[in-house]
Amino acid sequence: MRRLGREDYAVDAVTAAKMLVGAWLCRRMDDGGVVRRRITETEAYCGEEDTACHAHKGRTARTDVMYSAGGCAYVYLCYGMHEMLNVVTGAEGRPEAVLIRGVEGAEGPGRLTKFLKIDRSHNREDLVSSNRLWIEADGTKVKFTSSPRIGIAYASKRDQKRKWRFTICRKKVS
DNA sequence: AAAGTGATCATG
DNA sequence: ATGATCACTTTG
Repeated sequence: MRRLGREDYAVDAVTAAKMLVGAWLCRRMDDGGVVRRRITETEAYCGEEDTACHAHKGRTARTDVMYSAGGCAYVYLCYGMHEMLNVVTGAEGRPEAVLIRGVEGAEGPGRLTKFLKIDRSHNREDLVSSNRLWIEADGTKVKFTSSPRIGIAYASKRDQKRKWRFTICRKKVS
């Protein structure tokens, strides 16, 4: 098990999204116990030119964090009730991020944050140095499938078609 | 199928 | 200040 470092996050969001499928999302709970779950699904959001990306409309109070160097968390509230966890990637000044859409046992972007008690207090948390939220990788490669991103009807047709959603292949049950 | 919920951003 | 919109989940 190796904790991901700054250089691991210094890649474009699509590359990072593929790398993060099968990696371990780690959370130290308030009672001190560490919960580790394998990431099962991710989505890439790639810069101001990606009309599905929150940074599409430029840098604002909310999207500011996406412009920082890769490795920190971007957490925001959706529909007034769901906290969404993203991992910022790429170079400083380039707004890219990977939405974590599910971990084993808590599939769904709103479900995993609820399960791991991740909320907006984790916004801007540095996953490289934080002792309450980080990501680890074992050496193993996992298979995954690519498909269009979810819930982005507001984006251009072209961006809706991009297959920037990555889902781990379910282990075959013999 | 549709409600529920509140931050956020563009408009005035 | 007001209003539309939303990287969703649950319930019927």
